Amino acid sequence: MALKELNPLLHSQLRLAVMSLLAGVKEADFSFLKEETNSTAGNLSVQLQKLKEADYIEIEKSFKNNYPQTTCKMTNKGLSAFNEYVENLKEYLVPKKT
Amino acid sequence: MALKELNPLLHSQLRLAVMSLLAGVKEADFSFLKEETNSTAGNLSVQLQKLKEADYIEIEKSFKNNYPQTTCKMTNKGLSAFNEYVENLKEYLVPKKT
DNA sequence: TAATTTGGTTTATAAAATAAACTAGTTTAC
DNA sequence: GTAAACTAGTTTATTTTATAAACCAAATTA
Repeated sequence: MALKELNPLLHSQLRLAVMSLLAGVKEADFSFLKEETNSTAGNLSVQLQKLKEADYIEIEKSFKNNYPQTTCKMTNKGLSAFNEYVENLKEYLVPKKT
Repeated sequence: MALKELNPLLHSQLRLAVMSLLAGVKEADFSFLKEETNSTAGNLSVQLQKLKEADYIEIEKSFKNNYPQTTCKMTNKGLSAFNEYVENLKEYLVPKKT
């Protein structure tokens, strides 16, 4: 069996990290994701929008202690895509003897 | 422990596939890699050069049945990088409960 | 000898990641 | 009360990467 395609939306270090984090916590705000991923705000902002456009995450905006707060959570669609990505990727990680 | 950086040279579907294949067979020619990865010749050629520049693979050129033949094999450096990449990536694939 | 095929490389274009600059408002220090 | 610094982002521009298209050289086939 040949190697499967890797979902390009998930095959990105930052987006994958975000999805991995959200898979664990089910809800996280922008600052948390920024710290955990060591990303810049600009990059994170862009990548979150892409995940949202794909309906892999939901983004809610509110205010907390007078400051704007952006909260993200993974959708069922996102979880499915993440799980499928992981399964496909595993094929790449364990070399096949031929 | 925060998520580790993923070696950008390996975090590419095609280059990762090539490395994965080479880790299994230790030597493979251009056509084999092209078929197994479903890549175009142009893309494969470019990515092999990048892996070579990083000393992750060696490229030998010869002739077989009158046709040019390009044979690739992974270096020790390449294998180390591949193994490290795999270890780092695993952190992304299993969500952490927090 | 004129296509067609093998086995690629090089160059050009499209897409993606990243960084820099900007927006909007808040808090702190004078 | 106002200037400086900070929070929490977004937008735009630049760089990098991936991909596709075009090309090359030789071999084979018709």
